[in-house]
Amino acid sequence: MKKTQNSRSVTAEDVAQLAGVSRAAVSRTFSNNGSVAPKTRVKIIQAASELGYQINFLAQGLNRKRSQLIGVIVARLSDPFRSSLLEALLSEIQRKGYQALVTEVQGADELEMTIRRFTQFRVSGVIVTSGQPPADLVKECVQHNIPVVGINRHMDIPNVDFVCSNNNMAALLVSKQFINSGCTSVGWLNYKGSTWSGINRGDTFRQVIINKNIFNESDFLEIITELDGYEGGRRAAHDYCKQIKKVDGIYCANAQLACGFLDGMRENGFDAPINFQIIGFDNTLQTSQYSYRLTTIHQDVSTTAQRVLTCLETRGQNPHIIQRFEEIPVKLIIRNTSPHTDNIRT
Amino acid sequence: MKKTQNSRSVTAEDVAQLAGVSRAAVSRTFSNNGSVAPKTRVKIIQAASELGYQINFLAQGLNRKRSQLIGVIVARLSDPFRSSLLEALLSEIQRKGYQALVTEVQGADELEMTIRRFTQFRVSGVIVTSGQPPADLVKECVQHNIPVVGINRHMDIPNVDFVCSNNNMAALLVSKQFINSGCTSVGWLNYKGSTWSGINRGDTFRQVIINKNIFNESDFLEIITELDGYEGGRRAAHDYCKQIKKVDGIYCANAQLACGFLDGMRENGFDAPINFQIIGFDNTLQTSQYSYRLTTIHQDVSTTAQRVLTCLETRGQNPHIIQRFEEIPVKLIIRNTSPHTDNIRT
DNA sequence: TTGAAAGCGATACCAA
DNA sequence: TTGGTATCGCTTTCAA
Repeated sequence: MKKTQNSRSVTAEDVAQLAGVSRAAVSRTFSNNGSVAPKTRVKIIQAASELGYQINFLAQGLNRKRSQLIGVIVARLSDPFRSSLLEALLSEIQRKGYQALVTEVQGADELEMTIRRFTQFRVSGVIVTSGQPPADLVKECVQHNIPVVGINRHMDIPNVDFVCSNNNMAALLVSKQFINSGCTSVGWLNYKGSTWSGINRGDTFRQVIINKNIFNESDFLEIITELDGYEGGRRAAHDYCKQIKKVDGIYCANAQLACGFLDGMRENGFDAPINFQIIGFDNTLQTSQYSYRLTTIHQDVSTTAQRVLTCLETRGQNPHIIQRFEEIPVKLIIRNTSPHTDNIRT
Repeated sequence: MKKTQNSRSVTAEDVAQLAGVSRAAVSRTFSNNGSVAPKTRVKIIQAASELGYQINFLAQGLNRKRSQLIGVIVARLSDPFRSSLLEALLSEIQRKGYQALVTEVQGADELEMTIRRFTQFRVSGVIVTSGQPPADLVKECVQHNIPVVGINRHMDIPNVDFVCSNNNMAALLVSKQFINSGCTSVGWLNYKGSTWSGINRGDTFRQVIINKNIFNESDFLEIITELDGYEGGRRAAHDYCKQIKKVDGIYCANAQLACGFLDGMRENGFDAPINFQIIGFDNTLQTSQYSYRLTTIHQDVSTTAQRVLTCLETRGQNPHIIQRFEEIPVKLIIRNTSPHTDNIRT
């Protein structure tokens, strides 16, 4: 480990000199591109490790017009599901040899700024887990040949792929579970200004329940809270307790709402599964804990992440393939807030 | 918005041409560096927006030998505290105009790879929230003049700063609370192979409790679980219930352990604050929920994040300042698992 | 298989 | 205040 100078970093040129070859050869060995004789290859590798050479990714990316960066747009990581999704994405991104650039956004305008910045880093792809990518921005990405994929959302933007948990399958599983366990009326809990997937989960549930004539309109209750999250669910429960119309089973758009609703009911002296049934979404760690043991739909974040990366890579190679909408199967995890029937148990 | 070519991106040269100036002038206007006449400045800005020009950060970073990237090393984001810390860091990083590069690591060797990769992107700083930076790697960072700062840990590595919640203050607050509420024996719950801060919290607590002769050694119980997290805490409670030695108040290294322990006790028919008291650490959202309402030490993630960025920036300007160890004040949030005394309430 | 050389796109120094 | 130019470090033809 010797240094030519103190603060100058080791370049391919330095390695080339020590190995007695041209810097082109060095580039070839490290990028596994052109051909290089086994013997010189060894010499170069040796020289490189002696000097502690490492590729400058900025220079590499500049030249290739593409970095090994992947931009990830997230929001509200305080929601355990969202952080577990990010965790899965990170692990997949790293496994494939990329490096994640992550940005948390609040509003739609920030999303725009962010995507723009991603393109300035010449990322190999953009993953959107929050908000909807503005059509014209996506166009910019396409111009730079940067693939974009959205998770748990779906819009008709050409050239953008979407990977989404199968909400229809979830609705089917949930309604089946409610029916099998004797419910004669059901409810849907979501918050005002919900995400695309929240709304979609509600729509598919309603479709299954009402359009298929399983229940009447009057046996279906829709609760839309002002607030999101635990507190939203909790308040919804307090309001619910004050009103007359009650239902046997409640399906919630996400885990936070479900836990909050359950706790709110408990504060009023009601509990599941004694007084009602409740099924959540997400299957976050928290929902499995003793104090909740929530029956819930499980989203498979790791296959979601894998599919996302696959979409990114395939579209990276061929930008003109048609838009894809991949649905990831979900599972129903039956715990304590809904009785065991013939469904899968955990 | 016109395009000279279809897929080539707009460069400073293009802008210069359209504005009828040199590309040096363009660079000056956008990097706010050298001087440029107001009139030409306007011309350039106009030309730039007409073409949709955006700086190529790869080229910029290559030239400046420094990107506006900041590397963040995280682990186990499934722990709500860790994800809230990341959230705070992201928000601060973005607020200061940087862009976060985040990597999740499992073991020490991955940490090494990761830091190395960060340097290859010529990051402006590295934030370590997990694991301890190997000394020789840090040396590499120093050579590249990349500042490194660790959160909630402390080692004696020259040139690396640390920002940490004030564990001593926490121990003081907790012991005071236990004493004021009549405890005559106390316990400490942590897991085997805990992080630096976990161990440090235990040590300071023991020091306050025993070394200051508040309690005898025999009135102090140390519970070290095999597993971390909720499940670790839960099992610890089950074991605890089987043993004879009992204590009045239990202080936990983190929120997950605390919730698990509390639930485990409940499974055995005991609850706080009736049968015992319990105080957690972290103040994650979950601990505030109705099912837990855990009395807990609150860590201030946002000032932590601010301090971290400050450390990064100051050391970026002057790499030779002495090592800093900043302690962030904590608060005791009294909820339900420990009675209200004269302390602050929430 | 190898090396020379022309970029990639921006910055910064220096002379005008 | 400006523009010319060397430079940052790597990749990639193109000849040899």
